[in-house]
Amino acid sequence: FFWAELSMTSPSSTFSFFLPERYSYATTGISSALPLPTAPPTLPAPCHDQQASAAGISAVGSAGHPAGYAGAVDGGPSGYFLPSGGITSYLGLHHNNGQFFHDVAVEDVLPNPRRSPSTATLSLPNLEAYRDPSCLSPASSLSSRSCNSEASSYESSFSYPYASPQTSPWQSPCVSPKTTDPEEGFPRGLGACSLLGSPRHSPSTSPRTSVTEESWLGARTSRPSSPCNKRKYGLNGRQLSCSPHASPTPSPHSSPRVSVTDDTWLGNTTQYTSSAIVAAINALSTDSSLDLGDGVPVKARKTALDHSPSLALKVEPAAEDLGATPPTSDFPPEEFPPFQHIRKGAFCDQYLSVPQHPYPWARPRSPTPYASPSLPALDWQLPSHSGPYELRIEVQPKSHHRAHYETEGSRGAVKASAGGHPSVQLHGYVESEPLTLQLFIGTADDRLLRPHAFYQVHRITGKTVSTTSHEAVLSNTKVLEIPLLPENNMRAIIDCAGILKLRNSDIELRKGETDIGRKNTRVRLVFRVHIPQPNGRTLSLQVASNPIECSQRSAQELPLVEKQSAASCPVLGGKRMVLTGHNFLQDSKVVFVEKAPDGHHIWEMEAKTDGDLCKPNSLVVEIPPFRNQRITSPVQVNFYVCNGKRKRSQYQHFTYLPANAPVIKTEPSDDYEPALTCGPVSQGLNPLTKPCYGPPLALPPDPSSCLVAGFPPCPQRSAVMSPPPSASPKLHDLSCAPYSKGMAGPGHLGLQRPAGGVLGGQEAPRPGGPHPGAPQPPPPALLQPQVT
DNA sequence: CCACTGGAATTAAGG
DNA sequence: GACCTTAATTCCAGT
Repeated sequence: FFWAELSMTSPSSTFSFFLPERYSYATTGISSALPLPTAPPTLPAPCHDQQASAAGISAVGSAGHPAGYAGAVDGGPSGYFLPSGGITSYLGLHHNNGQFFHDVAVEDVLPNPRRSPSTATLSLPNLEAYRDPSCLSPASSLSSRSCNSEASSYESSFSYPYASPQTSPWQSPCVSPKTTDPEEGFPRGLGACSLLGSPRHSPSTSPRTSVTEESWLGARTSRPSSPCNKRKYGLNGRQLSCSPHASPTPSPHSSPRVSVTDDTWLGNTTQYTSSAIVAAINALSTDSSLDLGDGVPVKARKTALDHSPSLALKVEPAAEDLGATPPTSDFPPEEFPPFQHIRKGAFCDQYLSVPQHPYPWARPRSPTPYASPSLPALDWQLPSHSGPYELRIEVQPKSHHRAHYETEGSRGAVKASAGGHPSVQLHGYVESEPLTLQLFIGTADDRLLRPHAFYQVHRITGKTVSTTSHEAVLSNTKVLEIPLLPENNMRAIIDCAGILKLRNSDIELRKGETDIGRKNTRVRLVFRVHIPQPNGRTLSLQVASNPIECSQRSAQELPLVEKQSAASCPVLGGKRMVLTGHNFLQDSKVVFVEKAPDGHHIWEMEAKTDGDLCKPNSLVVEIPPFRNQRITSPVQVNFYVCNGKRKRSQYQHFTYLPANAPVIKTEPSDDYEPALTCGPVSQGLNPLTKPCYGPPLALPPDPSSCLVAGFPPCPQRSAVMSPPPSASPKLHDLSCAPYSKGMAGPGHLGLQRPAGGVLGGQEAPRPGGPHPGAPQPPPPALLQPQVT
């Protein structure tokens, strides 16, 4: 299996990326791809690789780090990036994978030589494969996670085997070097393609085609049942990915994304030597096709077929898929009858072929020489500001945006709550070179931010769209590249980004995927910009939007809290707090909850609400007194708005402050203090908002790692860094949500955290109960741990 | 004619 | 394994 998968996988993944045609050159560029259009190669290419490395990162990175890409520019670099070179051929890739780190590290800094175009090409084989595995029963497939979509994917691909959990995330090899985009002239992105450089990128953008199909779907299997099982929430979420924890250890968990399964799997994989891997790969690659078929569930296939057509039609853009590695590719033609062929044909031809022809152009156009360094993998956590620069979301997107399925037409671009569209601006940049703003759909749970496996950004075009954009795929993640022009003050209005929902069953089947899609319907828009520095390095900044609920239902029924007039209050309570959001009813209830690290509810108190003042978009509540009036340090709790048994908002964070008088200083032991939460206990969880930052993990010394600059939010870091102590599987992390909201529910910890990202902190309390996986609400076990 | 939408019927997943 | 509830997907139809 394994091998098979690999083969498949790898190829696919690799290939998955498709660039849009336009890109093509770029693509070609792949190798070269510079991010900036104009710009010379300075920019590094993005590398997902890094991610891949990431894992390593932690390890590696930390260690040495090379430069990472880090966010920090300066910094050094950490190892994150892969050298482009590494990326190059796919073989190389694989190998790299294995070795990854080293290479990476080493290279990193160097700009690599570009990957040869070939690189791109080669790859073709595809990475996707892993997904295919889907076919396999999920369960069975232990396959690694590699797949996960994200950036990792690459990694996966490559790493796959290797990837130890740790690695995984980071690893993503991808890094794409983006090239510039000749076409548009604007700078291109970075990245995307990187790794792959897959030739494929679809230019298209076509919406539908999009990723999904390819990538994800690829195989689309029908819903596999099984997978679910496996995943059911229980696992760790894949998300873990980054989590620091993961890193080091092998524990399954460790790798962030990886789910347990994966991990496990990985573990094994890891073991394989690179050579072996290579061999395997080769073998596989050759016939990758074989496998696919098998696993695919009937439905899936069917589905695939169905879609196929579209693809076929759409193909053009299809390319976009990018990454998606669509199953198609993976599957052998045989497997899928007509469509497949079609698809494949189409795709492949187009895309794949692209390389052939394309390449030519590509090269011409973007010769990018160097590969860019790699850019940080998409699941790396990056700071939003560093030195004089700050990437800021000037206008946040609406909290609800119904995503569309491939089977539907587009549901339009994400809008701002006040009308208009979200906007992002890079402050502090005074150069005349335009840059490329990358946008992808990220998770919104309390775990570290990473590409969302079930949603992809969807490029919107048309007369109503004023912002030009390109679509690229990085490791199974579609990335929209939008020009940031000095003449516009480095500000971009995001009116070209819609959200595509991938079928849960398709994604869950992917080999490496550990997250579950059910109830995992919240996302964040993640923006990145890579700023070339004088020293040749690239500073990468990232900022994520407020969470966006993408399901139809919730948008209509679930209460949603967008803002709260108070974030904290003395334990006495009594103060009024105004909640702003949606779907508030006269009889909406607001419940404050204190959760133990394990997720159990230690305390619940319904707050008084003023029905007269209740409006659909605002609710006034009286903050209830905390159960323990003697706390000596702030205690973090949560509250949610409830419109009925199963209609609860996400948990919101709230902090109770000690009454002035410090009364007793009892030991902390008393109750569980929330504080703890933040602290150790939760550790993983985390907490809350702020806390996250620094402290948490202790990380590492290596600043360079991503962080660089500023600070990175904890979470990330953690992720990046090494795992925290806890490491337990659970990890979870830190999650502090970047934004305010998210807290994570502690409870879930590991356990809980089901794979699904859902759970994550913010998550709402699930009505039914806790997350699926975990029982969140379990009984109050209570204190249990209290700190022990 | 097509991109959006809002709604809602169907179909899955979970209990 | 039937039945029920809720979530996910697919369809429809109006703008």
